[in-house]
Amino acid sequence: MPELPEVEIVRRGLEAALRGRRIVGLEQRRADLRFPLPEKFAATLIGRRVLSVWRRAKYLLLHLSDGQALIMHLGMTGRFTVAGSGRRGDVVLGDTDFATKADPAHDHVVFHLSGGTTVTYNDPRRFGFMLLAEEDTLDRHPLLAGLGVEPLGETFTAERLAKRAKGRKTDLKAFLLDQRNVAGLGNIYVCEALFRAGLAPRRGAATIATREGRPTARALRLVPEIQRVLTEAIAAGGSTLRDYRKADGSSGAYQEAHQVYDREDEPCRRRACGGTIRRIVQSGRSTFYCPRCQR
DNA sequence: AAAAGCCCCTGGACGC
DNA sequence: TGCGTCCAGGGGCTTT
Repeated sequence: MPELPEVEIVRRGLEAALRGRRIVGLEQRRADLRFPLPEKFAATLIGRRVLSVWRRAKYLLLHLSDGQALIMHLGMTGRFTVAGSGRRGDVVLGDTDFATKADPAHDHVVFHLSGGTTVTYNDPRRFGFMLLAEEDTLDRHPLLAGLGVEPLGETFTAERLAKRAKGRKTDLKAFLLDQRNVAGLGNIYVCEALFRAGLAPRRGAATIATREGRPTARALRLVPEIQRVLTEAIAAGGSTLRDYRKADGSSGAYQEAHQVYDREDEPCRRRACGGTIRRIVQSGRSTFYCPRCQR
């Protein structure tokens, strides 16, 4: 599933394809994705212009003319394909499989834009969703209001994270995965950031918390590693595991830089470590880590 | 309030 | 080849 870097790359691709264009038609091929599609979905969207495409955590936010916003989430397997006018081939944004072509049976929503561009949303598992909201109520939207700090924003600091971790009874891994604490991290990048920071995933979240009003050395180490892993992933075009491809349709390359994720029983890549990557399950999800490097 | 399960859904990988 | 089992990048919702 797409995490922050992948969603950000989708955002950029959508903005390039949609910005300034008008939605002139919309095909809704089923009543629901994860949630029922909004009533009057097509009627609300048709005729509006796309002013910009934003991202908050793993959500995509289309700002439309006349104060309307479209909230979208890719879930695990959502992807967009951009086709049309002046392009040599289709541009695939987000979750694709290694097969270039998505199964058209899972093409759920098709946007027709002015200028002849078509944007098709495909999502086999249908964990993704689309919702409408008034632009000026977005901050208060129930799905967005509780989200934590953007890890690539200036307000993401060791002080803030350490304060947030104070008194928590949960594992550090689960704490970082919780979107209310840090918005946009997923299973891959949490594992990768913890490895880079040398922190064991099972250690208690409170062990990075503020002590005597100051963030611990662990928090000071962790925050820049989170930022670095996300920034590098965006620069590399996101991770490709089963089904993610970057904007030009080629595979993202970041999985080649994974130090731990999906590397169970393989040697630790840190020089002179000699350890073996382990897989454990935390709150029902796989965690990969190096027991030697991460304490 | 916070933490831990459960569930939504399809498809790919693997073992037999 | 076919079938059963397990697993998957998310997150909302319910229960403890």
